[in-house]
Amino acid sequence: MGAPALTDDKAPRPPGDLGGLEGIIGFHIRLAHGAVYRHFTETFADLDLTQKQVSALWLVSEFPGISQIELGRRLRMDRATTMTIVNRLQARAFMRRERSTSDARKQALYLTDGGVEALAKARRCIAQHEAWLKARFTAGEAEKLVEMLARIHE
Amino acid sequence: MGAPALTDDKAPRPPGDLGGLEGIIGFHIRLAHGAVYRHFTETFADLDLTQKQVSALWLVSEFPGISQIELGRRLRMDRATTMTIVNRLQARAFMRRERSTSDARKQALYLTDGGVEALAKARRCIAQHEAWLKARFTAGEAEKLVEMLARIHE
DNA sequence: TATTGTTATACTCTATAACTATA
DNA sequence: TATAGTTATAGAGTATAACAATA
Repeated sequence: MGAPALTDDKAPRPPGDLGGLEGIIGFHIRLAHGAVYRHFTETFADLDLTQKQVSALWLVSEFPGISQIELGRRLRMDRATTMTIVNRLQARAFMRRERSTSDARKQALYLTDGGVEALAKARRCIAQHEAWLKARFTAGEAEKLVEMLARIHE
Repeated sequence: MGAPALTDDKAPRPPGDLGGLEGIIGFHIRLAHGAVYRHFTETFADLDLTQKQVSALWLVSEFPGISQIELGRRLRMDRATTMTIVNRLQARAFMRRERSTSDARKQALYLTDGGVEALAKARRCIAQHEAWLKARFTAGEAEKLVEMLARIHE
């Protein structure tokens, strides 16, 4: 009704306005994570693998015989959380557990042939997913971003 | 037994070695998100609020009468996801729904007095949490990080 | 005693699908 | 027809607690 400048008129705040929230680093990390999560899920829809599952496959491939506790340590996962990931991967016959010979408390994890195959396919999807992500940055920026993110989780 | 350089001897790969995974941007975003999530949870243990809940409180405070669909749009949430957040906040009497007068399909969201109080406390926790996060960066770095993360989720 | 794995349980976030009311 | 909200349902990640086996 009156002058458009009145506060009651709900001055047109743009769709991206977040009322101060946009100054919070943690907020941006969460939103960026969400965006990456969604694109990852789309890219891996056919393979039906999650980020965590792919990371676990990758690490067991790189460290054959790794224990659950060590896998969890490198991926920043709780023992119980690691269990659920490994359980799922084992149920799909991508991974198998063997009792460690050097320490009977530990499980030694290995990829099955199916797991090796799944990881090979996953690597191609990761390349695609990373290309989508990296398209926003110069090589120098990408490097700087990784380095700064590492400072947070290390 | 034999020479320590043999591959079978499991050459001592440092605890931080991730076998190539450390070159993937998406991987670092996920780990950084996890670290931030955990610190946030600790910081907000007394208040018993999650990141999403705080963001929702903040936005409803900044945009009184905002609709659920609009709240979800700004926080990149699905309609159903937004419902669960608002439900929880309403159950704790931090937020209330009113039917919009201009469009009866929409709910208008407002903070209750309790919600205003909770947000005030939350802001102090956020400051603490952000200080923990920002301690790793110079002012210029923090700015650059936010800008790069925004490129991902925008 | 400490560590590793296991099971049970619970909560949050996320999403899909189907339905209702309103535009 | 399209939009907004709602409900039901489900899967994934995260975590705590308690227990067994092993070191």
